[in-house]
Amino acid sequence: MRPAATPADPAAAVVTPETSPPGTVLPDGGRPLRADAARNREAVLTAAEEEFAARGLEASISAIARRAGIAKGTVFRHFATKEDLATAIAARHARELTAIARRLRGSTDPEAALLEFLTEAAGRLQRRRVAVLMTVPAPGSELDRLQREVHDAVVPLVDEARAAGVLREDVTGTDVFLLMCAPVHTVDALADPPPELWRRYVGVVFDGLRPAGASPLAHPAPTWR
Amino acid sequence: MRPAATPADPAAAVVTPETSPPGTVLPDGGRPLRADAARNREAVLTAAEEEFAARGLEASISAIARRAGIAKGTVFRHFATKEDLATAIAARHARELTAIARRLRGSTDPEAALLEFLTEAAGRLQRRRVAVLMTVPAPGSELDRLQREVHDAVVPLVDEARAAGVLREDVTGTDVFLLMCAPVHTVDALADPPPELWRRYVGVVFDGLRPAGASPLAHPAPTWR
DNA sequence: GCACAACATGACCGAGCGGTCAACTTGCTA
DNA sequence: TAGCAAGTTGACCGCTCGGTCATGTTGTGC
Repeated sequence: MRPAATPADPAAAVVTPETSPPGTVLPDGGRPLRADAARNREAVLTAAEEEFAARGLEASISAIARRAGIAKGTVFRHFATKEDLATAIAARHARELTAIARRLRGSTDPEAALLEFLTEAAGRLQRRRVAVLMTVPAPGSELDRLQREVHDAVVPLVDEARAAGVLREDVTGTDVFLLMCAPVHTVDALADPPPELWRRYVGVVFDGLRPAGASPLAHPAPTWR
Repeated sequence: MRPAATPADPAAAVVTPETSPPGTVLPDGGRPLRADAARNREAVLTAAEEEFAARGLEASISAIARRAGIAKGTVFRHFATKEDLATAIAARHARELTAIARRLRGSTDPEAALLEFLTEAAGRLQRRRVAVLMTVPAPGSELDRLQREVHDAVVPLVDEARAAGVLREDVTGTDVFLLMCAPVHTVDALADPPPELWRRYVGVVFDGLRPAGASPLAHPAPTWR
């Protein structure tokens, strides 16, 4: 029989993260990974990102393993379930968006800042096609928390733009958060879209958020979760 | 052995459509269906629409059959493959959109007409969640033709609105066709969206299409297929 | 350089899928 | 109302999937 604490279940391992050297890969607060394991873990994440991008959530673990050049079992050693793997990728994406939003906060040009955020978000979404992975997560889950983090980082950006008079009065941070993915989805209906076409629809959506020519909206703003 | 011409392969059946009484169900130009078969066919379509709406393209034929109250084999009698079934539903949707666009053409109020089209399209999309089924079809396929039909019906609507000065100069029919689904996708990121929230984003997108406050778009307009 | 925990491997499992078909039932026509 | 083509059925097939695990391999601390 195997030891009770398998690495795929990090919660079961007793860990002292402070003792590990800085810069070491610590998967979710676990002990540092062995060198080969760290390499493989990264290979799985990269392969999965590509495979999910190409085939959506139906991408198979076998195909991901093949692309990463390792055996299927190894994938499951690092990510207990397929869902865990998808979550890890979506989480990485969410963390990036949060960082971008926080960096742009307090800009002297709130209009440019908001536009840059929308552009960065759509661009990443386009490149990684991670949209499918951003579906509504289980309440209280890690991804749920990370999505809220993105949302909460967007709100001040929107507030600043509105205060500066470059954004319509009736639009909220939640609106912008939701509209973030629209330009990429828009392009998806095309068989072979020009790789930068999404920028066009970022423009259209952004113009729809401007005060000039804004007509009253038919429905009150939603609240986040 | 079975007779060579199975109903699931209508092309193999010799047919004289003119001889059948009007109003009879004629699946793709075949002979009229028996009463029970016509009932079942409709039940399959309804069940599939609901099941695809709930679970997307991964909805299983078994589940659809169960929901329709018939055996799995019967589903395959009416639709040779799962893809055929999905196509039939998407085709129904496309035909409706084409009809709406054609009806609204030549309106005395092109602005209201365009808004009504966008609202109708988004509303249907929201109710039937048929968006997943509208993915890029095989070139030359029936669905490809029907999508082009919708597209071509939208173009004059957009041209009229532009000519009336209620639409920005740099927006094309293809743009509007692509943006049609955006409001529904926008709402999808919410766990439990208010059922009419999509109307809010129809408003935002439509305002983005107005001439007032329009800024130059970053990318040239796409062409359709 | 040894010893052992950590890690990698791939054959294997049960479940569920899309799709088939021989046997049975039923609506329609003459 | 008899006869039969049209329609229905559900057991069955081959296949792929996510996930497991006994066995073999390897990086690492001493």
